[in-house]
Amino acid sequence: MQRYSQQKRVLFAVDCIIFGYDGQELKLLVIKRGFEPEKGKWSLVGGFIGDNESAEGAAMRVLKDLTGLDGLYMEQLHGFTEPDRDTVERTISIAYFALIDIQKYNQQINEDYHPAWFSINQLPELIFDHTAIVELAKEKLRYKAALHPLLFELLPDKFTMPQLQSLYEAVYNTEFDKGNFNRKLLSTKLLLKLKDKDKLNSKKGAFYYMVDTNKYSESFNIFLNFVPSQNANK
Amino acid sequence: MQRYSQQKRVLFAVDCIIFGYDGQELKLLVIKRGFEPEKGKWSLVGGFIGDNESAEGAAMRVLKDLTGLDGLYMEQLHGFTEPDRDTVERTISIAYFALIDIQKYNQQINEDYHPAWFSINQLPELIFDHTAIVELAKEKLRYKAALHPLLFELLPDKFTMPQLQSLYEAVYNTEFDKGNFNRKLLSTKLLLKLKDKDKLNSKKGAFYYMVDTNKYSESFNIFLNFVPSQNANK
DNA sequence: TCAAAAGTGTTCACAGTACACCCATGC
DNA sequence: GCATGGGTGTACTGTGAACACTTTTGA
Repeated sequence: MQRYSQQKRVLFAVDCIIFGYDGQELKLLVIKRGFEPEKGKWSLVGGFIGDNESAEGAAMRVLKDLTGLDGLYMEQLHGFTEPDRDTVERTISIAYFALIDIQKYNQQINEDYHPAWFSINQLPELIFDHTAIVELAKEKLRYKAALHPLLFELLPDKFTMPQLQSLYEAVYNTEFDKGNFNRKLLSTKLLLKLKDKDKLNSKKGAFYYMVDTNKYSESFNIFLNFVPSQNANK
Repeated sequence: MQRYSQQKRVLFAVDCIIFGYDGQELKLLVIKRGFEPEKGKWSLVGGFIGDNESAEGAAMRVLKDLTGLDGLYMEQLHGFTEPDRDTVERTISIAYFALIDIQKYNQQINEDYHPAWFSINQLPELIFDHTAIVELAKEKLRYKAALHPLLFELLPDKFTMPQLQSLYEAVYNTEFDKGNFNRKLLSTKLLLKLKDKDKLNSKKGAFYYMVDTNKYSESFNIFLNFVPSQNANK
């Protein structure tokens, strides 16, 4: 191991991959970059880390700045460190992905950044290595959402089973049997059935559900069936 | 997003969490830190990143330096970025975890670092936030090994089913039924049965197996049963 | 011949799947 | 009343778990 060294200056940034769902497609929020180089091109939202904040803190700050929203679901994705990934000066970036309710977002949006939603299947060209970052984020989202109850974060507080099913179908680009889907999701005991129905999308109407936040954290691993024994260490 | 800025200097390092298995217990390789501060205390192996290398590159270099081994299983764990995690100067670290065959290691070891193996259940005090890093690495290893054929990397090229089972039992701190364990592992089609037996650990002897490297990469997700449909996007 | 560990066979319960069917409502 | 989408019932299949049983060999 080297001593504390005369390391050449390395800038340290964060980037956020922000997913949303509009009822049809999985979407990604990007902004028009406001400074050189690559000014005017599409880019992930990001920022340099402050002297007294962690990367998590910086990512939350950046997210709040753009969306106006606090307390979003967010997790560290990966650190990107190739020496030449930024064309100006060496910059490493830790990427975070976030899930937001697109409706809530639309009420709070910060237009200064010229943000736009793109379908995950039709992304524009992004600067630097951001396209690769987004690819990794898509993979991780699919991976993780198959094992944990995550996708709720993309929906409004109240949602119907058909809505939830459409979301899963969009994320996995496949179709599910509604009966089996219902039972599987209900078997998690994570959903609270409400009294009222959404009547917009069908004549019969579909009951609203909401996530039982009491059970949410303790059931985060509920989709898992890892190791046979109960006393497996999670 | 800020402009390219006069960010205060941030050092950029990597740390490696190196797991091994001695036939009994899961072990962690640590070194005696060779410079101030905290000189002489136990620490993860690490190093500062070079001007022209990525974090992956730095981690591989550090691993090679210590173990003499190339091509180890290694993956990025997490970036640790708390402003005060290093007491001297702000240093962010991207942690990598690696799996090595403890026998191969013992032939190549670089004693300059004063390395030592500790049982994962009886770790000494580590510098800075390294204890927390190791905790996260343990969790991730358990998580990932439950879903992917990973733990083979901790064994010699030739191993027996009972050895493999013991390894899983050590990692998950539980016991498995040997019949079910055998069938489950064989059902992956990932193992090649060899003609010779290990006669050291039993009278009857246990057949050696080795990983079918042709199938290994394509079957990396074989433990998964994510999404019902075949056309689910992985 | 007996003990010890490797390895196989068998049963059972249950979860996942496919698909038929019933329900509520607007037109 | 009928088309539409929501929701339930059910039969079938395969997997995982438990555990009894057979095999091999050294002492």
